[in-house]
Amino acid sequence: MSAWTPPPPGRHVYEYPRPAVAVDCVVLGLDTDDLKVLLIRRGVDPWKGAWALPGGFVGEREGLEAAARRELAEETGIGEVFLEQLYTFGEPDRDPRHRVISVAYYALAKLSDFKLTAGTDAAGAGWHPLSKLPALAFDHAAIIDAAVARLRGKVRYAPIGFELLPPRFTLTQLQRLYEIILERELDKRNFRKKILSLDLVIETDEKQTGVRHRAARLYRFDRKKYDRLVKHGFEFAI
Amino acid sequence: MSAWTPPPPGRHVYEYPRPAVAVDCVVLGLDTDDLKVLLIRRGVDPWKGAWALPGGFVGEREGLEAAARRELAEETGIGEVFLEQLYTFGEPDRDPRHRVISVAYYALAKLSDFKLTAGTDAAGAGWHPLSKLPALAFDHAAIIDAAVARLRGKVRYAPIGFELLPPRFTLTQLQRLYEIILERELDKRNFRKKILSLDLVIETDEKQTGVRHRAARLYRFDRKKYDRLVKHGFEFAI
DNA sequence: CTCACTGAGTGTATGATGTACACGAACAAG
DNA sequence: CTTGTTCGTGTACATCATACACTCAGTGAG
Repeated sequence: MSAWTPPPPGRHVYEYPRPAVAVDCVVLGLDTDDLKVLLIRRGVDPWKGAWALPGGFVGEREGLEAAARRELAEETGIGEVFLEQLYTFGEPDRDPRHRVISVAYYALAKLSDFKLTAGTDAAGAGWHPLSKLPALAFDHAAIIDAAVARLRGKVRYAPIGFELLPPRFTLTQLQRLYEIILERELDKRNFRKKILSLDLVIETDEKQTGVRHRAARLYRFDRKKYDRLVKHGFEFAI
Repeated sequence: MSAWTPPPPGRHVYEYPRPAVAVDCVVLGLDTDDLKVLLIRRGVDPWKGAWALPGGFVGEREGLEAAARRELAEETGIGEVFLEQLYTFGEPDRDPRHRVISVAYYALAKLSDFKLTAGTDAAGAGWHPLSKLPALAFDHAAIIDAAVARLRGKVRYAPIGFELLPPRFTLTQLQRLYEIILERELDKRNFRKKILSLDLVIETDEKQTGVRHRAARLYRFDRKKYDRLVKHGFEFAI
């Protein structure tokens, strides 16, 4: 046994090998007629120049969700979104250079809130339709698949679809949302009957503006009522 | 800047701090009339002597699920079970001594398969009913809560309940399983109607033995048929 | 002002599914 | 043979899902 050696300056020494831990965020947004995902261009190797999910390493004393929100803010300017842990990807070879375990999160954003203008930190960020994604770094394509699958599964029994819409929305917008996510058409009258019978959207006295046809009534989601009902065992289902 | 210093022998040196990454397994088993979870007694500090989930650190070139299965086998003797990733727990202070991020898995085991006999590696392991858990190390109580919630949610739209039963089971056993997991009583005739209409359990020509009343017919789950149906868009639901 | 266009908003009939409910027969044990 | 226990079964009713088409409101063009 050799005598104890002081750690080299600026370095971190452990008795056993440790993987690096990162977070990656799949931010989904609803556009007119498809879902889009927010990607950034990688500025560093490996995969320099490729599109990738926003993300980065977790700070020494930082929670995982906190790290995800920080990276989102830094790399895309997005704050205050619905964000939920998705899955942890940790195959030994997912990063060619060293072992990286990535805790993936998915977020739902109102596209309109995030016009990604050049000149900000988010200059290299862009919304890409799920149907034609560019080549992606690492296993990020698989992470996106997992996020979309989760959304599809969850949207039917949790009111998370509202996270993708502006605070005031028309029932037709809401129907389009479900049609896009579930990838099937829904009957207008049955959809409205169902939604209104749940009694979780409140009719406002506002109407759509800027449309070149009869303006539809705007509704809002009653989150308080939903929370109250859930406490008493109610289960949302579309 | 000082010149490069060689790493001390037997140590691992990184430029940035890295958390340790562990896996923890919530193994659930179905007993006569409740769910039980498999716990081990910790032999080392911190929390030496406390009950904890089986788990441990992830090897340098080992996948996460592989690590979970390895730890399960080493600490409890359990192999070949249904195992699925649950959630990753990474609050900075969940371990008092250093940062540990734990990727939790949950497993469903047939209790009968795992009589935990003293004298094996699993000597310190034991099944504990969820309703009266001992004090647990770290945030393991929260991990168990998450696993049970996941099971409760998933059992209704995925045929994972069968993982908790022996390969041949009676419909009454299956009904008890759902009653225990969902924590509500089900109507016998309606339950049988529902299950049989799904056409996923196959009547065998065997009967229960060793019971002191009329023996019930045994059924088995038709996994192949289920897989085939799922491919064509079928959705299981109880 | 009129017309054309687009999407808003609305009800009913039918089939499918969920729910409530009770008793006779099988078998084992004594 | 009696007792105790669980098995296995059907029907009536309520609820929910589905299929389906037209009138009207409002805008914009001419």
